[in-house]
Amino acid sequence: MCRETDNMEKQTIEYSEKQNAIIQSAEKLFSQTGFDGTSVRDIAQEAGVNVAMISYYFGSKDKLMEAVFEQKTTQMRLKIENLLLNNNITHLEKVNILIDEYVDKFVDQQEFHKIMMREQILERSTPVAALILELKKRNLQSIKKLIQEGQKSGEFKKHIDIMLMMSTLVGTVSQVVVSKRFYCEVNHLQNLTEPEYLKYIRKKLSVHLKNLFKITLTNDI
Amino acid sequence: MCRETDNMEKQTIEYSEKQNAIIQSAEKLFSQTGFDGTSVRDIAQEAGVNVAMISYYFGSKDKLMEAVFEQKTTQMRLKIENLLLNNNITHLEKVNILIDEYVDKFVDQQEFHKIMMREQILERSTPVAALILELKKRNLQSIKKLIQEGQKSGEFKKHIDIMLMMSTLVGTVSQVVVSKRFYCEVNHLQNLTEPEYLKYIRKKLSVHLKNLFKITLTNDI
Amino acid sequence: MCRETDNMEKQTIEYSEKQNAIIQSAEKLFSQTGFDGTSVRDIAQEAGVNVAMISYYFGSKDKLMEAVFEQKTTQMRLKIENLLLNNNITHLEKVNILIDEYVDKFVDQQEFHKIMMREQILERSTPVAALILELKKRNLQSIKKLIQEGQKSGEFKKHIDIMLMMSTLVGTVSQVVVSKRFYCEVNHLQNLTEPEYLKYIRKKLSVHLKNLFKITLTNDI
Amino acid sequence: MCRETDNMEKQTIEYSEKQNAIIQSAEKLFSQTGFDGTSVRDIAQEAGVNVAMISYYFGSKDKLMEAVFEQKTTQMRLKIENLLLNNNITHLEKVNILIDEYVDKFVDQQEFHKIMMREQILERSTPVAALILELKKRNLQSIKKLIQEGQKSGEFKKHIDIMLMMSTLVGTVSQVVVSKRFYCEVNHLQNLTEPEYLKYIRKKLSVHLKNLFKITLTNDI
DNA sequence: CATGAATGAGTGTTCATTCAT
DNA sequence: TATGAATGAACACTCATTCAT
Repeated sequence: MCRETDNMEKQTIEYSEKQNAIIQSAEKLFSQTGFDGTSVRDIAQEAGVNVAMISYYFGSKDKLMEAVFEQKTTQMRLKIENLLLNNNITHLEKVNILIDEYVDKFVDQQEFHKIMMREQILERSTPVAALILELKKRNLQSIKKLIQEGQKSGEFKKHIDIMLMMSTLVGTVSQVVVSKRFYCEVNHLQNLTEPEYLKYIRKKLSVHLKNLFKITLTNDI
Repeated sequence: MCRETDNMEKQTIEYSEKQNAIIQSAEKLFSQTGFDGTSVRDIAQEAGVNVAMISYYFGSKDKLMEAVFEQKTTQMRLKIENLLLNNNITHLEKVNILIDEYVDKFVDQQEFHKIMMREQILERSTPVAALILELKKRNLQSIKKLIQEGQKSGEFKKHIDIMLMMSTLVGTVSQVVVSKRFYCEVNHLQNLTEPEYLKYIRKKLSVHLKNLFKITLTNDI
Repeated sequence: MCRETDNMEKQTIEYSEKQNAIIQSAEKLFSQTGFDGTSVRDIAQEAGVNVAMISYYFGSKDKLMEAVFEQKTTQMRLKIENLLLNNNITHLEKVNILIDEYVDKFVDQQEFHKIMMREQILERSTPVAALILELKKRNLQSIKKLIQEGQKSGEFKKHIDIMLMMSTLVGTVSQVVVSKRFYCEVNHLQNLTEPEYLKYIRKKLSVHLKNLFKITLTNDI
Repeated sequence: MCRETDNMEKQTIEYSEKQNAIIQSAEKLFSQTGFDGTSVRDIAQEAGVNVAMISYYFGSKDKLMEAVFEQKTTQMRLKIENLLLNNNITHLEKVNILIDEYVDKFVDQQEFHKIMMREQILERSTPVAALILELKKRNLQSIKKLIQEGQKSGEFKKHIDIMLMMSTLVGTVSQVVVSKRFYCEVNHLQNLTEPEYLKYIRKKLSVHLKNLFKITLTNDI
């Protein structure tokens, strides 16, 4: 465990305060207006730094994008891996924790996930696309292991298409997060404040997905 | 009903051959490289027309985007509505047809759906966003009606969150469509041709989602 | 002869008025401040056109440079070749005409020759460098032929290093052209107008070089 | 004469090791890619010093250029002057030594001479241009004196345009040095190593120019 | 004395759009 | 109706230089 933590901190590149401000601004603007729709001037202004600093620190706009992803994906991967590692609970409980983790991740870090979605849509073979693919592969491995252990213990059914279940998990959360305005209008939630809405949606998604997974994975009704 | 149809057909603007070529090219390129990543020159070249034609016909690049959406969303809405209208079958069978319709729609018209996803992610209040919102609202209404009829007939359970189910439906399909490369690599499907892959994924999604909906909507195991 | 002229005109690319204005301005500014020292904005201003026109017409700054060279070098090569082709005079007279041609060429087209000199100094392997090399090779061939014919006829000495003689011809003219200010100050010619100075220097160079070539090529004292 | 020497040595500024490294790197890069084509970062990297050092030590990029010239031109001037001063030989022999000196100077210090040529081409009134002009004037004076003494002694002809002869000397050597690639290709010398080529060209130039000067300056055939 | 961080001005180029024809 | 020519604004990026330390 300690070793893990050490590695984690070693892998994470240390950025200066300004560099972090740039990364954060980039993350925000890329999610709001897309990569091509965001100019380095916008990012610089948002971060309160000179335009030239972006090239100075990150080399290019593309490299900045990579830095944003490098940082985030590393964090995510490690979180999922640690999550599944050391719990003394049933496999279904682990699945439920995983679901809550994904829900929280998408809800809390909407901005980054929007960038990630858009990058996947574009299907271009960039370093960023490679990072996403790698992240998804490793996460799938972790979850596959969890499901297989549950199957061995008899807790889960055989013949589960883990990938489709993951698509349902990730897809449902993405869809709800992205359709915020639609969701609010239809369900008459326009009066909710942002935190209230987030709390509400988090709970809804959690219950919905846990139920979906339970009836899919186990034999219980 | 007749009135509805009439209105609908009135809404559909008639375009010249060149205009249609432009719309089609725009749809393709917007999905491949995004709105900002696509230049009007690219679109003009792809469509085999002069650059100035785009401003000439559609007024601006933004307006062209709207035209693309106007056309597509109208088509989609009509298809869903007609689908649910005249069938002499059980409500679950209607749901299954609906699922297949969504799967086919996303798989066959990936390009347009990618643009739509990206536009939703951006969350900007554009005419295009309004069109998407309107489409989703009307589709939701149609489906709500279907589910409620199924509940009245005792075929479906009470207390179904239709919106979350729709998010699962749309989200899962989107996710799979978008993660094509990931899906292929993990499932060792790299040797499949494009049509083979599409057929495969269509079937997988259809079975998976029908199963999900069945156990969610009905009391049957 | 007619065929030659036809070819010549076929080879020469036809440029629009604006394109020619750009080429001319580029030639001037490149010679005055160098390629790197000249911005496309400077060229555009000098030519009285929009900055974007340069990329629009020539693709890039580099390509503009190539266009300048393409045009000039073609003209030069053809002139030299035609010069040596059809004259009914002695070989020494031909050499003298050649000398005058070089002197005139360098004096009249100082600006372009300055660019050419600088490009040679840089020794970079650009398309422009290739054009210069090609021009020099073809000119050398023409002159070699002339000298060899003179040697066959007994008019010229054997064992003449044509290349060194050409270096002396070109080098001397270049040197004088480039050292204008030095030349004027030392010879107290500051009061001469530009045309007066050019006339003066042309005569001086012509006599000097013809003398040098005569005593080098022939056996006469 | 002593005073002269004293002044000269006073003029020579003493530079630190780092400063010399910068000057040397600047000389190299300016010759290879031109003044505008060379960035201070390139120079700093080549010299292994911090970028800011250049402004710190020399004030600006322009001032660095001046420093490069100040150093070199002083060295050159002194060499020529000393050369002509103390020899107990004929005037023609002195001229021959002078020719070899120029040939060696241009061949050995090609890089610096390329910068000098380029600066002359630009014709701008910079401190650097003034330094070059001053150098050329003083060298011309020295040589004028030599020729005039030769004329007095009857060794040389009357009516010699020293300046044109100097232009031929400097121009020919420059031309050959600059046209290295052309020279090698045409004379099939591509297989020669760099030192072999330099040796070859030095000899060629020496013989060619000494011959040219002999027949020009003296009455001998 | 020395330097990493930072900057504003400037680079070449591309953009969506307009306009004369 | 249709378009080649043209444009100003914006783009990502590099520059020589400055400054706090």
